[in-house]
Amino acid sequence: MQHSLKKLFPSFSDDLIDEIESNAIWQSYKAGDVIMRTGQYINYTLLITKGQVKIYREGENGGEFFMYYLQPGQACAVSMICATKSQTSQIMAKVVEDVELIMIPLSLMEKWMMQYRSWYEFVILTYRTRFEEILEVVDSIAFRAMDERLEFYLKRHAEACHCKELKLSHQEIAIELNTSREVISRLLKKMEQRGLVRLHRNNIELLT
Amino acid sequence: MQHSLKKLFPSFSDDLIDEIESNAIWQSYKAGDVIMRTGQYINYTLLITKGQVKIYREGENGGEFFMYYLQPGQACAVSMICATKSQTSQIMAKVVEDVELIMIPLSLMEKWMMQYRSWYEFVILTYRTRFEEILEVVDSIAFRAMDERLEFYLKRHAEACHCKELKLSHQEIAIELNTSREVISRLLKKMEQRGLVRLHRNNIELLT
DNA sequence: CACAAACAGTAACATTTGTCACATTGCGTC
DNA sequence: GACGCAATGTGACAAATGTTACTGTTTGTG
Repeated sequence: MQHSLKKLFPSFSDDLIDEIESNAIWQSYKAGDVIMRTGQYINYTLLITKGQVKIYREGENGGEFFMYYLQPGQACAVSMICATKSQTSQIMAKVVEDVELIMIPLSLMEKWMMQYRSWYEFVILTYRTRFEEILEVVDSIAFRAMDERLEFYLKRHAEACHCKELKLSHQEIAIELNTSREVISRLLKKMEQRGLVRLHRNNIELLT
Repeated sequence: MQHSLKKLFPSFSDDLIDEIESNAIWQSYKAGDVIMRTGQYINYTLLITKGQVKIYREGENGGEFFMYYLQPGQACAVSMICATKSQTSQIMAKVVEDVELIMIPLSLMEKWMMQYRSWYEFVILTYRTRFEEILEVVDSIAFRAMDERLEFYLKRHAEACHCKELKLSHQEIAIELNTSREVISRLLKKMEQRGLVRLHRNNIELLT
């Protein structure tokens, strides 16, 4: 297992990896599971080792606004921030593809910050990456109209699955962009006419 | 000066305050100055000791989307994150009210993280607070229409200046919400009719 | 096969927001 | 007071987005 950890987290020093090995709690989840809910108390930092997780911001009226993907080799920044003071989560994390992850208890998280430079740097890098990602999300909703937001959304999904065939229904996309299915259908149709995509049932093929 | 630092940053331990005293660089800025620009390299973490700073996200076409206020006793989370790796800023910081601040060089920032628990906790708290604040901003643009966003905006400004008289022109508000002046005028008029505000020239009086 | 359920297309219309044009008001300066 | 300028008001219209209602299509299931 150490081998795969070293592969997933190449920046970690060997002694840190040993420590993770001997202390961490492994957990697995199935596609569709909700790992973290808005308002839930967080006592662990999560490191993803396998699968895909999507992070959402929940609206008062049941909206589920998509923010970013969590991938193997990454940590949940929100879990880090919350775990530091054992506070509640402001986001919702849903499993898209069966997940395996490591749970690091709050006490170790703090200890390692002082003890392992590679852990410290990993934590800071995680903060930075997520901060930037959220700023990009802000850009997309603050400055751009729905057509561009849709393109941005599709692009990010293609990056996450490393493929050009997105298995998404118009309805799903609509929910994650907080709009209605009809709007998405309309815009996708236009994209098809512009030659950017080809539309199939439950499947959007990117041509760019 | 130590006395005022202790007041502004009550969580800091005495030895940390001594260290700040002896190492930090003091700097002051005038209203209207831009402290930090998008794309600029950051080598210092900033602690505000006096005045008010507004943080914006800049759009490609010159938009200046308002995100949050930075107040005395607070640190710029973005400067922390960037300073850690001496990377570029993704935000713009503009002085609203003459500012005095302390600049902490990158090297000290890291050293203190290991050395002073109260610094470590302050940094983590800063991350957390800003993360939450940005998430609220995402909420407001993702889930809410312009009328509610305007109310949210006015509320935050009133909190920042601790008063009910906002010295803002409709044009300024429009820029910071990335919309047009006419829209803001229209919505403010409606708010006035609903008895939420009273409108004067360059001055919006909150009645709630 | 029959049926239900999810998915997708589309037209018509309502609402919100953005844009343009121009009028009006308040305020400082000469 | 006359003038100039920035701030604001407002109506008309355009464009984007949201809503409603209905159609047809695909898929899975009994």
